[in-house]
Amino acid sequence: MKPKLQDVAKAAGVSPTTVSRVLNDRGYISQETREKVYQAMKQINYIPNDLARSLYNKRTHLVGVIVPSTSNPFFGELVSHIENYCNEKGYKVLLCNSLHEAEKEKKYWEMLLRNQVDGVIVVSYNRGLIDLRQQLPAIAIDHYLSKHIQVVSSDNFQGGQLATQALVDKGCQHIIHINGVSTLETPANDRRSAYQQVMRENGRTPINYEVPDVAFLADNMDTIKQLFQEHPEVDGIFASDDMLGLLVLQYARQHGYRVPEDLKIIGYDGTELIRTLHPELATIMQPIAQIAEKSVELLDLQITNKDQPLTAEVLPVSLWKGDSIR
Amino acid sequence: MKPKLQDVAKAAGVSPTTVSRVLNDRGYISQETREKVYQAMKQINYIPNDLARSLYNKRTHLVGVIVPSTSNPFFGELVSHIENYCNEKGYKVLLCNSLHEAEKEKKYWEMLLRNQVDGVIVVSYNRGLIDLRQQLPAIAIDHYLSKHIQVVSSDNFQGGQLATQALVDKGCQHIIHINGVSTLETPANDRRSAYQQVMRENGRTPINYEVPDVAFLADNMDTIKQLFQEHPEVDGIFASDDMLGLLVLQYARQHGYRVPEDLKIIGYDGTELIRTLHPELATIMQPIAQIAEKSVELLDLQITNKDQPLTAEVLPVSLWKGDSIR
DNA sequence: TGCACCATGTCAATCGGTTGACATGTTATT
DNA sequence: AATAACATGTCAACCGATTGACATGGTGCA
Repeated sequence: MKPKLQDVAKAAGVSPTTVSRVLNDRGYISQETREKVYQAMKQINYIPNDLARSLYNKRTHLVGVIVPSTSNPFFGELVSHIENYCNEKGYKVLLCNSLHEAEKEKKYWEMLLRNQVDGVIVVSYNRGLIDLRQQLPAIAIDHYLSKHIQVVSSDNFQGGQLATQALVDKGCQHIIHINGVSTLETPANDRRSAYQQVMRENGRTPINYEVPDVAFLADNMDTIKQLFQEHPEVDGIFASDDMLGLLVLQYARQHGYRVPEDLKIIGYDGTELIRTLHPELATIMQPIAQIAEKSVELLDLQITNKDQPLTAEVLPVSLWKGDSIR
Repeated sequence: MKPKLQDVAKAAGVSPTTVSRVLNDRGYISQETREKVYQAMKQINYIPNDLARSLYNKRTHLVGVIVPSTSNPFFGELVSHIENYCNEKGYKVLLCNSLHEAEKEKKYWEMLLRNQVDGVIVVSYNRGLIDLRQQLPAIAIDHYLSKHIQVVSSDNFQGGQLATQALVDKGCQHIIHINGVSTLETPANDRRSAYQQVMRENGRTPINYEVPDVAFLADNMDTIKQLFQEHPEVDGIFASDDMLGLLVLQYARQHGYRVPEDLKIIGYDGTELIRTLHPELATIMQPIAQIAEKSVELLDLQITNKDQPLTAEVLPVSLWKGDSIR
């Protein structure tokens, strides 16, 4: 059987209370006893049971993190940063891949509640899922979920403006925007709005393509093909994420478009991965590490300070001037 | 205060034992009572406390997953699949990004033990970290850690052979291999051994470049530059992962090498992401989903059946014939 | 000498749920 | 009418640690 606190006490020749005092650094303990206890713990290979501790303390130091999928490099990087910051602050991460499925996400929320997580960081595009009766500390990344949930995001509208304006400034006449499913309330919607606004401000007609929610990234190529067939005059494309942008680049190269001479392309997200593998792809960089840091920081504040005012944090984005828009 | 089982009992007008019986589906319960209890739970918004349950049952349904970092698309995809399969089997994932740091990994192991995880799935290149006195169910992916820990991997030696042989078959005369730090006992070592063997079998001298462990992917470019300067005759490169392969491709294009005419390149891993964004890059595909599935399956077996024999699972890899070796 | 502080122990309650033992009563079944 | 199965309740122990209340001595200092 696993050794427990009692066993440590026995091995060290002290009372269980004393062991607990050493463990939690409370009350008076002589250096001598402290060492005796640590010795005993090492000797019998004792490992405290955090379940029992948490049960009593009503504090698990667990944080639930819900994202669509770590397969997507944006979320992979985001989660990696979140986990790092959590670790720094002593939190452990329960990972949930919702795969954009509302049903799954709902089950994850319940699971997290059953597990008594201290808080949740969620990237969700399904509003109205969360039962507001429970006042669990939570941060929504990049999307407004309800007035009880604090939002951390980058400035998607600004990003959309930056991207579109960059294409306009470079002299593109026929700029088209591609984005994901618009029925989901994703931040991409703000990017699209910004695109439309900038287009109108410049006397252009916004044209929009929407890729369906596909199982395989590669299937998005169909939509791209369609775009080029229906709009051979296109000379600027703003894709709402880098993967789409790269697929466009791929298509363009295969079909004899010179980039950036014939066609300029700008993506969105600017993960380290894509920026490294494709420095030529212009993109809007989201401050991924900062989003993660801010989220963890604010969540921690919510957890430790009750009645924290819920301010919305909007972090600035920046333009990565790749060759695809030169 | 959060409602507890007692409160449900009160609300439903039954005894706590009855509620517990309903919850755990034990003993005799009439349909009527069952519904009354469920009603009460919904009404007072009751959520069972899994800490308390787990404490008594000595079963948390938690699985620790340790990987270097989900920022890397290979691990991002792997983790995503692992999490999915875990979810199917009722396990929850505690995510740990070890960042290749032995010290961090050690702390994570301890953390997982404190949290009473049912088992661990680990991608670790640091042998000898785990204290073998504790017999925790565990699976090591792609690396032998100790004789008490079951290994699931793809056939790295075969992968190395396939890759090198492909380059040889396509007529490359000067094939060079690039891989990561060899002081870490990574599976890349097997790939390198296979490369060396195939080279010798074909009467060639293996040449090896090693990229240091860098903070930024882009820094690997220095090593690549060096390789080309020292070996301008190179006409075939086997990179031990796709990101390195793509950096080589990037360098080659920038420096006027025609791929595959002047230089053939093959990578390793074959994540869905890279295969989609770079179908032209030949690579060795690891069966990521299968590795994940097998790992979860075997871990579950270890957890439920004590004294499971520990067989090593080696899954086959396959060649993705991209244009970079045509 | 007396008081404050240090060091440790005993004991029981608590966190929230689970379970076995046992009692009591109601329905079916034969 | 006897027996078995069904339905529910009471009670206490338990999972492993934490904590407050209280007791007992020792040491240092005013």
